[in-house]
Amino acid sequence: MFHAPRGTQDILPADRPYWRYVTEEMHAVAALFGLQQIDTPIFEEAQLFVRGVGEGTDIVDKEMYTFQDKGGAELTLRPEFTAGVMRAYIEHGMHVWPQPVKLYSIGPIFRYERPQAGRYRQHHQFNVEVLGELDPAVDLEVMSVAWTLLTRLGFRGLRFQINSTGCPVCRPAYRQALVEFFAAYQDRLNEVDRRRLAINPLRLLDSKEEAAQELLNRAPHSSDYLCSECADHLATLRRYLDALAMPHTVNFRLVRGLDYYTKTVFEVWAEGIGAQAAVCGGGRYDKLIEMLGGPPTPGIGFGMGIERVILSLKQQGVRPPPLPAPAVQVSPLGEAARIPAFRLARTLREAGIGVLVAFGDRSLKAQLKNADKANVAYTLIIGEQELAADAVLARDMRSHEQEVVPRAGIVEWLRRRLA
RNA sequence: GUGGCCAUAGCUCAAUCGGCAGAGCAUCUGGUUGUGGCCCAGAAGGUUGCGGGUUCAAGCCCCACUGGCCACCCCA
Repeated sequence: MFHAPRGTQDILPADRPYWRYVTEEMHAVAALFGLQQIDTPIFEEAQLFVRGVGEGTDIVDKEMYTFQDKGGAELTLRPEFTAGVMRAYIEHGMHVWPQPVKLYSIGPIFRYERPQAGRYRQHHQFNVEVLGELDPAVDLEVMSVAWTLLTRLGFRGLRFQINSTGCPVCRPAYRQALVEFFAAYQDRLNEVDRRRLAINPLRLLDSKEEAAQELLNRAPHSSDYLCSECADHLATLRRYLDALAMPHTVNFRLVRGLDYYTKTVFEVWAEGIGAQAAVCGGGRYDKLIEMLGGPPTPGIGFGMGIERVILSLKQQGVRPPPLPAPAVQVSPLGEAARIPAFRLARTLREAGIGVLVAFGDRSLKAQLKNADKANVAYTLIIGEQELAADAVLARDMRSHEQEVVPRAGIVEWLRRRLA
């Protein structure tokens, strides 16, 4: 038996109402903020991600689906949206568009990871990027997109975790301070944390190791090392967030695994969906476009995990609106009634009325059973009597009332009743 | 990549000490002419995830693989 590859899943019809609900809200909220939709390819040159996301990050070093195509090109299934969107910004000269350029995407992301609840090898994200403006008001605006969306979806008790990772001017000093602080306590760190210290000291802040916790409480705070520009940026953003009553916690241990972040980073956590609680995460990346060969252009964005959003909605008991379904079934009795029934179905559909056709030579009883399960409002029965009278027998499935309706008048008859 | 738990019908789960693989739901059919939901009856549905091993005998014990869940790592 074949099965879906590890870490992938089929999104079955039963789950579709959630997906439709969530993605429609995403489009609606994007429209409220003037975000324009962009779709970039699902695969890109491997080097785009190596340079964009950063060599040394787990994503690039261990998690990319990279392959060679028949022409020998090294391609990678996108492990995130940002690099591809930046590539498109540069390639299409979006720096001549009115700035900032505000873009969003919805689509699949691929990372070779060990699957668990809320974490998949193929997952989907709602991604927002705003390019070409470094006003902290843009940070506020981008966070507001996430805020508005999650609120509309039914999330309660929302709170942002925010931090500033500094910039190329101030980050080295903080990094150095961390290294110096922990160097004195090497013996109290376990192997994983010691490796972090050597490779990416900032990641130590994220450690969940028992032994590291006490040290972390005394470790230098990033806030003490920010340059005045970064400190001002954070302070201004916080003032804006406060003014708009968007609860946030400055979490100096919030560090993110992608190298390109500068200044603002933020996440939104959801409760009750296990350890993979970050439902939304992003930040500012003011050097990225330049790094990828474009003009110096600041940017900020976030990704929101659709699977995690849906997990959380389910956990909160939020019910999505049902998907539209046919309100009418046409049930022919006997061979002679079939073609008239097919014609009737076409006529109704041309009039915009959804129709199920009963197949096979099932008994009327079985057909009504199916109609009942499909939850249609009316079953239109065509048998010998109806054929002779050029009519249909319209059964109201709820009231059990039946009425012989001339076939010529059935569209109007249904329209009145289904309105 | 590391560790723990797990895998029986489409789904949720039983199966005593290792001794003939079962139930509920779902599906299909029937309960007398062309009438649904409730009820009743019946049918179909399984190489017990896959491959080995131990044993007279394996769903059950052992090994490996695959997959799921949970926690790391990392991230959305």
